[in-house]
Amino acid sequence: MIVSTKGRYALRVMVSFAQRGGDEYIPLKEIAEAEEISQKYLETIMATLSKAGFVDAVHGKGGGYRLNRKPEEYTIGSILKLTEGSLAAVSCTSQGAAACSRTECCQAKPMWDRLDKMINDFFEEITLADLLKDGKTE
Amino acid sequence: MIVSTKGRYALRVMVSFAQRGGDEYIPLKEIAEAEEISQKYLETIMATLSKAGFVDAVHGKGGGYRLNRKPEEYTIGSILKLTEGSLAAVSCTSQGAAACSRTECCQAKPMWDRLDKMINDFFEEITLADLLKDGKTE
DNA sequence: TATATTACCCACAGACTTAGTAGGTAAAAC
DNA sequence: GTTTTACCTACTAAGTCTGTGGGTAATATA
Repeated sequence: MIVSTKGRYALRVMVSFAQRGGDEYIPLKEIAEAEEISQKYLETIMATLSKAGFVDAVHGKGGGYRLNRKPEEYTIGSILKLTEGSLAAVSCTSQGAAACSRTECCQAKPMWDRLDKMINDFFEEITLADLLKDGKTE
Repeated sequence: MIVSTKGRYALRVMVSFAQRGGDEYIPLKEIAEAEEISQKYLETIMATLSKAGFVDAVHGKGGGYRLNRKPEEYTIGSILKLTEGSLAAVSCTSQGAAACSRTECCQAKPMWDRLDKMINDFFEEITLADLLKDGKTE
């Protein structure tokens, strides 16, 4: 499996923000309930999104989180890379040459590289806005 | 990560068999040494390949393992699916609808399905024979 | 028959990752 | 100064990954 719960939750939450639209801040508690995600777990995910500048956050009453760009300006790839750390399909390709001492003679390396590129391109070509559409048309 | 050490070892070993060609049986010990893979660990991998009929195995002196088809008749997909169990990128898509109760309203589901199909097609279109070529041309 | 060589089988184990939980502190609004 | 919110650190239970240990069964050879 390449995408864990953490990444999928992050996506769902971002989609949820995009669907609501508007400039209001939405408290974490509300999102967690709407999406049926553990509030505590979601905290760590929102912290990641917030630190990376994917969402704005304000404290106190009336505060919460909101998107700071238009949905079409978030690629799925950027969200998943942030929350998953990497989208590499095999460890050989994810941390440079160090992870595998056989890179020089490995028959499969070109294949893994092509796969990584394919997956990367796939996610970079889809934006939050596309996901909103997907749900409606199917 | 989608492909673990187990699947990559299986691929390397199958490539190794294909490279040697010929009809002789090659003992596990020899393959393990040539590929620098733990002999014990490789045992479990070869057992999987043997049980699924991907290789022939004979006991005793002069015995070992060998391919029972031509390299172009093994798709990478079939080898990886066997050793990894599944190539699903997310758990939602791997075990039917049961894994995710939100399939009905999940905006991302069509995307995951497309990704799964893309990865599946990718691996089904490559055979062991292609990997042999890859190594030479690069 | 005895011995060496090989595959095959079952159980265990340490390290790591995943998916959370617990319990607080800091900032902002009212 | 109280409530509401984000933010922070540490812990944990369960599962997976990558093996290891200790055998048994089959086959060839002397």
